[in-house]
Amino acid sequence: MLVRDLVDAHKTEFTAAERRVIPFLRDDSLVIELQSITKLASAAEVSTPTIIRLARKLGFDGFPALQSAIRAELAERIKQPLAKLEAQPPGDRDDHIVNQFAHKTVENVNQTISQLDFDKFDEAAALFADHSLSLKLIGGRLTSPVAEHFANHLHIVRPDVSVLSGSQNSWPQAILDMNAQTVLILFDIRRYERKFERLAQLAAAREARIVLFTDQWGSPIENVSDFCFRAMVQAPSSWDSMGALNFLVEAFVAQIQRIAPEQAAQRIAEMERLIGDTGMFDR
Amino acid sequence: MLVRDLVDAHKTEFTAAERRVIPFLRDDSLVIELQSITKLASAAEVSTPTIIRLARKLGFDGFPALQSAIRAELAERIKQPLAKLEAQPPGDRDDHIVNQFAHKTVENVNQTISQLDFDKFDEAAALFADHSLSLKLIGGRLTSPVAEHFANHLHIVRPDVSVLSGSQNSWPQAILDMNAQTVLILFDIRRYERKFERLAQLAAAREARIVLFTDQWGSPIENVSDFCFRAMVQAPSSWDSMGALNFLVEAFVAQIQRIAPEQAAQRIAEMERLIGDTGMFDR
DNA sequence: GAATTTCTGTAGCAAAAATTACAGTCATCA
DNA sequence: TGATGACTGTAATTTTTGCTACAGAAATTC
Repeated sequence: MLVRDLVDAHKTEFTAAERRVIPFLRDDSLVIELQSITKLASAAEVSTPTIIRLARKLGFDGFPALQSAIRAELAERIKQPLAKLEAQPPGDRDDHIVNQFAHKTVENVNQTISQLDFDKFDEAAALFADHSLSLKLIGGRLTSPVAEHFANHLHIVRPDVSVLSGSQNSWPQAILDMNAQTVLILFDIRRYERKFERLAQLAAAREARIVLFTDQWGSPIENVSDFCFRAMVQAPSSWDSMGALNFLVEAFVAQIQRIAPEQAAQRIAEMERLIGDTGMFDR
Repeated sequence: MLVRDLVDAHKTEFTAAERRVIPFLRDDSLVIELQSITKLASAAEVSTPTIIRLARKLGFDGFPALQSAIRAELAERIKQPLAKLEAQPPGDRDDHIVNQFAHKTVENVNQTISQLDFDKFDEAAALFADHSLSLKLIGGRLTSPVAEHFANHLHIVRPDVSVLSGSQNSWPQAILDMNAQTVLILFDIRRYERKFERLAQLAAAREARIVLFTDQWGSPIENVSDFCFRAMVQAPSSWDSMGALNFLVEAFVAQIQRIAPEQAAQRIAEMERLIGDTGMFDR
């Protein structure tokens, strides 16, 4: 019986700390590098006794027994004909949709970066990091989760972030409030949404800054936007992948945090305190 | 420089006893099993000082240094990332946050796949593709956009998909409607949300199937879930990246579409018709 | 064949790893 | 609100490892 199977068999018995160790037992490359219980403990961010308790739960005598069991398995697999050093369990499927999708995702990120203007990126990040500005985000049918994701994270590091509703009813008021201190962040990939074009025009007329996230083909809004970032969205399925868009958004948040680390850290700490200490929010 | 090459470079300097040790350094499967200098010594039928002298001859500080060098090489070889990021043209701001983030994102996807159980993936996809089941999704503070993204796409290819509200007010009714034909899809990364644990337990009591998407550490819900998929969420910033989670979700949708292509295609065509022809929805 | 050099293992010691016992923390339940 | 029980880390203890010093063995040279 393989250690991996032992883990599966006992998975209901693990405690929180023990669960943190599991990935290190499953990933071959990690197994090799972690020679001692001490190293494993610090890598998994638990104490050494926790690991011993886990080993016992799996039926081993102690850590060395667990370790050599894992090593023996790995050695056995590697012994097999050189054909596949890749230690995947039997039936490693190169053609599985997951693998195909992974390749495409990485390619998308690659191409997105190669098209990216780093200076514009930094400029836009500075805009997002400016607390005197008010950020308004909106996304389309497929992109609204990305917009919300961005808004979530922006809101962690800075104030005055809001998501415009997808329904047009609330737009008039929102547009009314726009001025030179407003940054409108639009996500628009194909089928580009006409209504966003109108929204962008109205916002531009009120001197709001407009930042557009779009796909490789470029939304018509590009013409009225101050910044435009294009992400590759190809996927081996009949619609588009948000992977690269998501990537861009997260990179922006990281950059914003980098611009003003102490400010962001303080805000995060305060938020943690609110969530943790007060116990007010879902605990 | 690889240990193997070091050995070749020094091969004229070895003594008889030292030569007996060499095979154990070259054979991968032997390397793995030999954890301590003592074991290696007795396997090669030499004494421990001989091994230390050999290690020094090769330029290492002592046995542990030699050992970890060999391990690092082996780990590197076994890793064999599925997809690699293209090398940026030199001098092209390698240290820019975007590039750092890209590397981490790709690593996350690779590691997520290496831990993924493809059979479980296929099984879960079949569950999602089953139109006789009702899918209910919910995500936490950071993951709710991912949940919504998944719901969006699921809804494109199949009926009966809904997102549970984040506020607990609406849960009682939702739980009441759960039965063996319900699939509850939970997104829970750390700080794991206690309320989700309770929700999962109640759902399980009503015989709903539970599919969990979590991070590398594993949410406590793992214990009550029928399927559990872990994504790596490390990012070069003070919070986590949803990149790999997003990737998993999109791969699932692609697989679902693959299971029943004509069904999905028909649904998509019909939806396109609604959006396009009627001009009823925001154009 | 004796002296010298080189090689190799034994024994003891210091350092680190593995283990145990215990105590603090946290959540749960009456 | 306080008692109970489960979980997890700290600190002390035991075991193992890695290393040094030294001495016996083998080979080489004169």
